[in-house]
Amino acid sequence: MKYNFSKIEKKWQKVWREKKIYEPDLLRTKRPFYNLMMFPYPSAEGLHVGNMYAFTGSDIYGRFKRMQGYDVFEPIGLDGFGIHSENYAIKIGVHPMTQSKISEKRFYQQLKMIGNGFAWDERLETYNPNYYKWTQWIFVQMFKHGLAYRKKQGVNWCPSCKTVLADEQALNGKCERCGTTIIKKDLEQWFLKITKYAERLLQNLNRIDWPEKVKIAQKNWIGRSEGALIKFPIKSRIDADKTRTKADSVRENLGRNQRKSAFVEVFTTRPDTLFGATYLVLAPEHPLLKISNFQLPISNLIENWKEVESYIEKSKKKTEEERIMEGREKTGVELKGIKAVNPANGERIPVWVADYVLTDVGTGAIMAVPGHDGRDFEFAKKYNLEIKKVILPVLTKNPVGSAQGVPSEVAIQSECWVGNGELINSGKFDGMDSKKARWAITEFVGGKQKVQYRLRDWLISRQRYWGVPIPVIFCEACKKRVENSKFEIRNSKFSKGELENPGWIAVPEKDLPVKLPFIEDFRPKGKGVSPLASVKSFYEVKCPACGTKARRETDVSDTFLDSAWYYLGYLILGNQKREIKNKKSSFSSPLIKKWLPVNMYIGGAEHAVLHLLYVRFLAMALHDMKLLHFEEPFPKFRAHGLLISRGAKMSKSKGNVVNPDDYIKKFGADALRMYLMFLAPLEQGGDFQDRGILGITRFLERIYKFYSDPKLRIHPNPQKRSQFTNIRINNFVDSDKFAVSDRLLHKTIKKVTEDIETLHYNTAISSLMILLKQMEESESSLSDCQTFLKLLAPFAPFISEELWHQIGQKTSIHKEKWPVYNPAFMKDEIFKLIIQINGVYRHFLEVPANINQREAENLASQNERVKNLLKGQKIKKIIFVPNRLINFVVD
RNA sequence: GGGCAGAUGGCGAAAUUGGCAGACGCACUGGCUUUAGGAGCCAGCGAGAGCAAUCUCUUGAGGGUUCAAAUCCCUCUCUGCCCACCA
Repeated sequence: MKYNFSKIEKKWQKVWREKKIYEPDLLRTKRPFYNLMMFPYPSAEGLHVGNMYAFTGSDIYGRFKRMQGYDVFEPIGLDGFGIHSENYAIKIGVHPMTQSKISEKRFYQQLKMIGNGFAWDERLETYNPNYYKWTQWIFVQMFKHGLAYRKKQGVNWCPSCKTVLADEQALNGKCERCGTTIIKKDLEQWFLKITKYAERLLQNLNRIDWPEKVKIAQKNWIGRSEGALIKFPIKSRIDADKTRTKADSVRENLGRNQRKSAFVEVFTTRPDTLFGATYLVLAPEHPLLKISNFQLPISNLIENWKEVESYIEKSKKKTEEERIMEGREKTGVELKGIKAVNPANGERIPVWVADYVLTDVGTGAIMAVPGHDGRDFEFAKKYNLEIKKVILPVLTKNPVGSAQGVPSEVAIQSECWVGNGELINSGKFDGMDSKKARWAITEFVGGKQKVQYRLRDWLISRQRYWGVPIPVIFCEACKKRVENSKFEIRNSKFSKGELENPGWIAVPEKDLPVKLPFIEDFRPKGKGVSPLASVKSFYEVKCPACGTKARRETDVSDTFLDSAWYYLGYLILGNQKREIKNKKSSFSSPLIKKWLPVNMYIGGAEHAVLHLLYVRFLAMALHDMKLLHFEEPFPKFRAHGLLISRGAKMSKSKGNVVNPDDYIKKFGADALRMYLMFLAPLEQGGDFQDRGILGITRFLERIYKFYSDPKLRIHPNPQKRSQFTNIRINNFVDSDKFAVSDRLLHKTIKKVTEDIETLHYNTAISSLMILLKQMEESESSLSDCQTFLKLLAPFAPFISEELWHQIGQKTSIHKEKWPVYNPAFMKDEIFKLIIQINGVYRHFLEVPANINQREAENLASQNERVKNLLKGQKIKKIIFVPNRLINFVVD
């Protein structure tokens, strides 16, 4: 009989689906286990082998848990909204709504072939109105609780995708999607207040079981730094010398209060170097430099205003990329006519504008300490500014010592020491340790301690078509009403979000979803508005609050908002019967309580700072609204490695994308699954080289041959089968001579069990290969044969199910109990004692287990070979490691 | 520039966590089988010396700790991923 995988695989796909063996009764199950993997976005090319790699990795774990007695829920869906899908639709000239249906069909077809235990009835697609109704509902909750707000800001704009991007999607000044250079554009956009959760997002990392590298990536992204806010008063020339200038007369006309409040505040993590601050630098976008600034009419005060203004204009026009491409070559212009006062020593120091200082970092202004900061040092050298040393590196007495923070000779001699040390040239703080000095100096100059985060608020507006319409409406009448009611908020019927964003009214929950209309011309226009802005029937609405004419928001939301809650989606929709009318209660439904948080989440590490941060943020926010009972949705997460092909990441441009279909057709899903898992540990990734798949094919064919070999006396007539099986049992169960050694069998059970738990599927498979070889060479009891199939089942679900039935079983192997190893069989009676001389392997002896050192010494020294080796040598010392080795140390 | 991984035969990798380096598989070589191709079976397979038993060398480079290092420590080189003028 030949192993006809395509027939077998088709057959079981059908049976499993009909019997719904992977569809737990979500309400009634006793031991829920939510096995989640990142859902795919249905890319143009269909499922590629990298997806399959990830899915299989997750599925094996799920199947293992199912066999361990859990009711495993392994859902699947499509993340089909978003720019990626839309761009593809544009490219091939098909409407995204039409294309999504085509992709969906293709994806699900492929996903059915790969042998995963998906709960098909619960599948979801983010572009279905019944799904995005909830995406909108969540946005409305965020809005009402003041976590969504509108702000005008210079944002990342991709001229090719014609939309704004989140910080996380702007890589090296280029669009993450298409690689186009990003430009800055001032637009009013919706933001979600993720920064409010910065500290908690950081702290909670300590109590979730995630790979360290993903935690570190999030930590760095959140970027907590402790420092101080310090004010530097600004003085015009008149304060420095007595010659009156035109600027001075202007300045004198300012009121007293205004004059007092003229200062620049900087954020620094190194207030201990304050005495070394020899100039200030403002970002080009700094508010002080705005002509409209009421505090200081800067254009009148600054003598070289023209030059300054042109510098500001020039740097604003620069793209992100240009700023980076210029490398470390810093430019800047001094603001002549004004000086700042160093609050530590009263010195007047120049003020510069330079674009190496960024607006959105800290306060957008820095105190420059060229003596102890590399960037300031470089700048000061170029423009001949004063460099002052205020920290003396402390030398330890032990020059070889390389303990952390101890400077090397090289570092001390270099002109810019950025480490800690002892203060000098710092007045009364001389001699103080720089770490201590941080707070002391901050206090001395009346500064404030401040914790700062790198994390920015999440910009969710997209000026595109293929996404979730942001469910808000702008009403002029309500705007006035809100602005007037500000003083009597108590009586106001407006929510927090409506008060904070005057005129913006949330779409009432009963009106959700705001459906994305089908429009012919869905292409982005590039004028900073979505294509929906030209659809009158869409945006012309009545205000839900007051009934007057109002305008609907026409931007759609970032697709990451869709994926930030999909794990909840599987439990509240999917199976339509469960859809709950009362929206408020749905997130705290019994299903949510029962199944969440997710037990095991597997996905790509590339989402470390996008999806995985947003999802945590959203859960926390919903938790605080008392809508969820947990704040960390994924207590356990594992990242699979990257599957590469021909040494490079799979990509269309390189032409090395591998489609799994051909391989499934040629070798079967079982073979492809096992091959992918055999490459390397899941968390490491691997290089797809198809020639290796033959090894697995051979293995599967040998298994098939072994189980259908007539020598095993499995009768061809199904009715007789059990009888003959019994004969098999009687024949082999007590003939130890021929049986597979219990030791090997139980060792394999242990190995496979532990390897699946740690996702080391490659070594689990190799141990199964070893066991099969032993089985082929001896004869095995039926129960041994069953055990082997069970161990194989998570990896190769089809062939194991087929053979399970061929040896007379009636129920699915995937519902069978996972074998448990018996430690009694693991004990060795005899072991190989390694004999070393001076740590070098020389010989081995087979000796009884658990012998002590004396016995081992005796046995070893009686051995002829060992005697010879030790002849004439003086034994200095003997090292004995029980059940392992004995080492004779000689001169 | 910073962070995180990693470097082991011709290739993917394994190594009980400090104890026989190279399990398992691919590729390759020889033999058997086959009309042939494919497939299968048996044997070999890190390098060097030897008929052989056996010996020497070998885990990116160099040093150290230890009876014993792929594994721990230090210095360096290279590769991949992530972040990047973050004050």
